[in-house]
Amino acid sequence: MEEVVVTKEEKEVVSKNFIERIIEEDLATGRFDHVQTRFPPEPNGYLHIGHAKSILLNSGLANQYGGKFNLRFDDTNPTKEKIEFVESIKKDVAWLGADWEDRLFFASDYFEEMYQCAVKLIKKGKAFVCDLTADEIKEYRGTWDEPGKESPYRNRSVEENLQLFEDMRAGKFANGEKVLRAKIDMASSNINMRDPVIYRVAHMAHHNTGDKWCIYPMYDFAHPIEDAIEHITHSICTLEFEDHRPLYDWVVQECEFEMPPKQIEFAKLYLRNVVTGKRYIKKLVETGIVDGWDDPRLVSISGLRRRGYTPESIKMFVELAGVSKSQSACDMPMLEYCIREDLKAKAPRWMAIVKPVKLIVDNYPEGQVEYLEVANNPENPEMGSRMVPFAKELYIEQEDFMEVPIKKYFRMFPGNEVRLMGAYFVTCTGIDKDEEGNITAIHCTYDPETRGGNCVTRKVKGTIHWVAAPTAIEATCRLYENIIDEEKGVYNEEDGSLNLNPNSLTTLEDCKLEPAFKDAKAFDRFQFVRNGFFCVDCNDSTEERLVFNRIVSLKSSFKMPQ
RNA sequence: UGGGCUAUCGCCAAGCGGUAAGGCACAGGACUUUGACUCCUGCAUUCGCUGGUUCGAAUCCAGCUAGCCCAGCCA
Repeated sequence: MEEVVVTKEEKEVVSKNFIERIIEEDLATGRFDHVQTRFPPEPNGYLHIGHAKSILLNSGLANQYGGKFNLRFDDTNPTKEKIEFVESIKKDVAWLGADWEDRLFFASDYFEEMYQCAVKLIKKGKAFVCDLTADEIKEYRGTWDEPGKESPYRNRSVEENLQLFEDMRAGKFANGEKVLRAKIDMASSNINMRDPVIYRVAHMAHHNTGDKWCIYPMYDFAHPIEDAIEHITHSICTLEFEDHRPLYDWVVQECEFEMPPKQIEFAKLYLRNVVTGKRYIKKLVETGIVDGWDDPRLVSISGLRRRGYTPESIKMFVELAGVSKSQSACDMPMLEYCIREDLKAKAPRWMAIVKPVKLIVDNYPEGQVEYLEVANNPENPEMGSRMVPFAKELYIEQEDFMEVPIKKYFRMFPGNEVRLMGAYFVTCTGIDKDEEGNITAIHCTYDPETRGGNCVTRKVKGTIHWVAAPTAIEATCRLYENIIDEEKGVYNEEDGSLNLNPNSLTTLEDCKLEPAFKDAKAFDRFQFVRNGFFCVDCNDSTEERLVFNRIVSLKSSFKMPQ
């Protein structure tokens, strides 16, 4: 018998996530004849990395199965929503590459259909107008281990319910005076099924419908209808809605939609030690610790964009994290791996010195400036090269010099020879100090034979970065650290206290940049984010990402002792 | 306390009755004009626990245990 050999690669390709399995089965059994997905955010805040998973998952699945993807704003509660958020969400979704084409929808555009669905339920005896107060409804609802009690208004006649519901719409009742409830089962072990409220009165202008409505449908009633109207096949949402699925199914069934959509739940994507809570971020914004929802230290989509993350890197991260139903949180290094992976071949790598110390090449001619050709990206020759000026006086990173080297240190120290990247081999000959003993300059000699950093006769262990002093661009950069939420108590939800030391988050550094930086589109907003690998404050239109060479080496296996 | 869901390496995650993929992280080594990158090597005799069925169980059954979600006129 012949053995069937399955290679590792083949095995990997075969692997599908549970949602793909469901979709394929639905297609195979004829449950659906197409695939239609959607991303349905409520416009009540900014999108963060967690939303990216939902966006990319939904649009990716549609793409994968030849279906369509819709962007729909689930704007059924005007008390929380703002037009400002719909704009930022549209921008972020588009930036991530999820294409809704001409299918941009608003749940509020379906208010009339929803109203008709409610009327239908009333006519079927499946819904009733209830006069109980919010507190009473809560009381009647029962608890986890005791069944609820039926509302005294539960058995109103269809005619009365129809009239009352019409009056609700006509604005004859004040907020909270009456609600429309689905008539299901007050004894259900699933509390969502205990005659849930499906319409409430809210006399408030809506960002899309203005004053046209004063009654608004609840999520549990509206969402399935929105999906059904758009012929959504797979309504993919997060785990906390699992308990709502029976109600979702009840609504599409009682409203008699054909080919009703199917709700599928997956686990949210969390990142460890980062802050995503709206209240926490709001606090950071209010206290001025961050300069907005798009601060590069945040993991909002706009923050990541400004920090230099690419849509491709976020997509890679989401795919790497996978889709499952187990609650999980990924480590930040996984996200960082993705941006390094994406940028390493497509971003130019220029030299910059963040904490400069002067390096004087004693045997280099005074006043001479020569231009050396340096590859923009050694891993990608297509990125070309640039001419970098070299002179007698240079700046190097303070960290690249040790007066008394620790063991296995192979950067610059007295007597040691290192390579200035793309330039020459230099040997450290001495240092200048001020009265207080601080190093003011380092002296060295260069070997003209090693121009371009090439030498066949000997090798050096260390290669360091440099910037020529006469042509250096002086800049003050902001060095950012991730805002982490490592220990409990950094933000106390209860009393709202925030125990962050602002100084630990951002530092201002006097940096020296090579002239190439003048060409950077984002130069006017120049900032560095230390954690990771790249470091430009990319504004929204910046397609270009720069890799700051020094940051590359910060991702180093070499650990400086204490 | 009732219901729903989940449990495979430090972190994600495949696996779907035939004898534990892969990635991140980490640790060694090679290479190197970025201590990066790249390349090798190592990293679960075991799948929350306990029993059962079976020639064979992470996969099936039973019983436990732990974690997450649910009692908005929020989504």
